Amino acid sequence: MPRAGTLIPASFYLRPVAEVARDLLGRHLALGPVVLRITEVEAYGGPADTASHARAGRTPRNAPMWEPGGRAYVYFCYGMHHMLNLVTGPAGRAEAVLIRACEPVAGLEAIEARRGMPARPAQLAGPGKVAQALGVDLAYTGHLLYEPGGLELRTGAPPEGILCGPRVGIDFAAPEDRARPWRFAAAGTAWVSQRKPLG
DNA sequence: CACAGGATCGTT
DNA sequence: ACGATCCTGTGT
Repeated sequence: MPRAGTLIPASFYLRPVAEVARDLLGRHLALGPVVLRITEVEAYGGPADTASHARAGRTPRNAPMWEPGGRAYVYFCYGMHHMLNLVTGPAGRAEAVLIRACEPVAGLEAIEARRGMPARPAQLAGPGKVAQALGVDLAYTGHLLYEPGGLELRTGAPPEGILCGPRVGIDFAAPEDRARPWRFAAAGTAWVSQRKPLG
């Protein structure tokens, strides 16, 4: 019984991206046998955010970002990693939240088989690891998260507290965008990035 | 059609 | 600190 809690409705996503990002902490991502509790995220803005894929305008890759919130935006990075984002806001805002780290709730066997190693805390910190654990790839870009079946966002235990800081891996962005504290992590869990801790 | 680079990860 | 590895966007 991997499913628990309730499916989160489309209206959840229709708010400013940083607000949705904070609210995503503690909620569950479910796909097949695997359920993950979200512990770390980053918010990415529309065209004005030079760290965001939306900075170059609409392209075939980022097309789901420009659609109404509540769907996945998945892209392939560095030739080997899939990155899972949840699109937020009304159509045209092109905002999304990158899922950076999770804590396993169900499907440990499937996770370890996919990752080829024990699912210790540090092993699910990082967006590439999250997508691999869930079994998400490019086929899921554009997928609606508020419809039953397939990849779903569901309710879960809220975090004890929220830590925030600057986003990771965006050295190419403008200084004001690099400084933006749009990385959020749940307090009180080991299932977050170890190398660049928040707090 | 060719090319440079990337919201990373695991090992050295 | 570096290499893996390929999709994507841009330019010719």
